[in-house]
Amino acid sequence: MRAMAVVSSESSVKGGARHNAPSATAQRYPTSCVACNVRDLCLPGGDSESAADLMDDMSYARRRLRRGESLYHAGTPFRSLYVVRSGFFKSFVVTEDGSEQVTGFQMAGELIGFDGIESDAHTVNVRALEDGLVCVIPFTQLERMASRSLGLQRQLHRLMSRAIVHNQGVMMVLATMNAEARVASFLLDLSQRFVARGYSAAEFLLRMTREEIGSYLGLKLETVSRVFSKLQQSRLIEVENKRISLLDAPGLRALTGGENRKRDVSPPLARAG
Amino acid sequence: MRAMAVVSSESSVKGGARHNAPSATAQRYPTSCVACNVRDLCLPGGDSESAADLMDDMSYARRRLRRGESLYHAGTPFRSLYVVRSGFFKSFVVTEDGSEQVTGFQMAGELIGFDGIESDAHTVNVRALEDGLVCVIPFTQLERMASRSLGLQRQLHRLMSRAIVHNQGVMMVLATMNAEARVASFLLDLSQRFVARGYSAAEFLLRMTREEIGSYLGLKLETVSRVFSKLQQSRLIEVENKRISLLDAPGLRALTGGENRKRDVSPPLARAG
DNA sequence: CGCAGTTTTGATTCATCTCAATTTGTGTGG
DNA sequence: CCACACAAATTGAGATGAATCAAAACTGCG
Repeated sequence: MRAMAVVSSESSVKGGARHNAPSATAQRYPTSCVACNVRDLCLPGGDSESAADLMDDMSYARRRLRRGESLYHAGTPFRSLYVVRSGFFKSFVVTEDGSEQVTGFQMAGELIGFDGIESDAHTVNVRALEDGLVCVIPFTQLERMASRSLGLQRQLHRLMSRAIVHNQGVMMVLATMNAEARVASFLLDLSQRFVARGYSAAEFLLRMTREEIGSYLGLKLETVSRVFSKLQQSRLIEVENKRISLLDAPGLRALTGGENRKRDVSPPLARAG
Repeated sequence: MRAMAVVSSESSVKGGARHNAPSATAQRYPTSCVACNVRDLCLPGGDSESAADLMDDMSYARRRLRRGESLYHAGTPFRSLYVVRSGFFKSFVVTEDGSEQVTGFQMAGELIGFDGIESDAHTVNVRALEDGLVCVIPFTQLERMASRSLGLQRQLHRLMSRAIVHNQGVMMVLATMNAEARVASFLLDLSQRFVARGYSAAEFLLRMTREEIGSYLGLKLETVSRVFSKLQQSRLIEVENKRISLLDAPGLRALTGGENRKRDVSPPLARAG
């Protein structure tokens, strides 16, 4: 029942490292998990053909979003997970006083929607920061398939675990690092995720504003801007508005770890736990 | 195959709200999920008898830990999830400079181990803050059972989702709140979790040190202590070393929300998203 | 081409960290 | 049971990194 790989003009994600270009405007919908270019990062996984076949049997829908459009809101009944095919998203909650608090950024291949499973309703809002496309995966259907394929079930659990581990990493960043280190690890995290998608590790576009970065990192936008300037002066990065070049990734890494913990320098004799 | 509810002296968790007493020293191992007193919060869930039956069929092991003992370390191969039967645990990572960063506290009925699924190895350390008992749930076995029971599978997903949502909540706390608000929401979170277990919402013992609280909240222990003192002066709580009484929970709640965001007071006209 | 949103940069303020001293609590051995 | 040592908690005084307030420069869009 599953469609064979009809050629799509969706910009290929695999292949040589390139600058991440704005998403093409003239795209056809992708066709099959088997042929999907973000499949390795998605639910079917890279290893097993059968999981991809199974997913295709679901014949799930795609949904196209324009920049600024919402995928769902806090309170929206939970029915589906979403896989980002293309585009860039942010998740956020709106506090009582009406201000947005960014909880994450999502790019191609990443799953969105885990926040809704527990209470059958989403707890965060998700909005497209640029035009994009998502695969819609009805959750009960997914669970039925997962019970038929241990591989698919495991992949789902891996991805949820990854979300947990990633969030723990963010908690660490927020709890232990000063402004400079937070921004540095943010840039390294983005870089790493771009690499995993075949983009350049050293050069990319920030799809979000300084304010959104600051919100995510628990900093004010002015502070983010200042840190960018300082990192540039230290020749660690090059900033030109939304364009970022990492000139010295090891240098950035050093900022996040050895030093620049919240102004509490290492004890005389570090010992492993 | 499953054992019937042999009476255990494990202190009953359900029932009237009581002060959370130190865990009894003379306990027998619990016997069956069907009869378990933390079952509602655990994998079998409260609703379905069948899930509890299934879990019992697993005849999983229990493991007793003394205060200070480790359940697992970062790097330990991932094989099982653990359900806290009794006791109080902390999870933490050890940074390169040898200092501990607390990532969470776990109490009865809560699952531990999700951090290990993604990479087949645990990423955090877990240690008992008091004597305790955990159920050991071999993960591949659990997955096999989950594929036979959609209810069990869903409950597993709910619990993972809950972990994700809870961590997002912590991220929010760290990113947006000042010291006072962080401590207040920490106390309210603990209180709520104690209530869910049948303990008193208003009075409980802190099983962790000020330093561990501070680590978790991204504060120094002195700051935690100062906030405790201040909240006490404001008649919101009463502190006597490890013993905490919440005198005015709504007052605490008010601290976490309406005000006391990181010194950025609400905009003129708050509007809902 | 102008206007709104975004970003940068500067001057000042303030919350939290740091350093330090003291008190209190806890477990151990005589 | 007491004394001792050590860990944990409290409190104060001063230092500092990030927030705040403010203004100017830049970007992009209609």
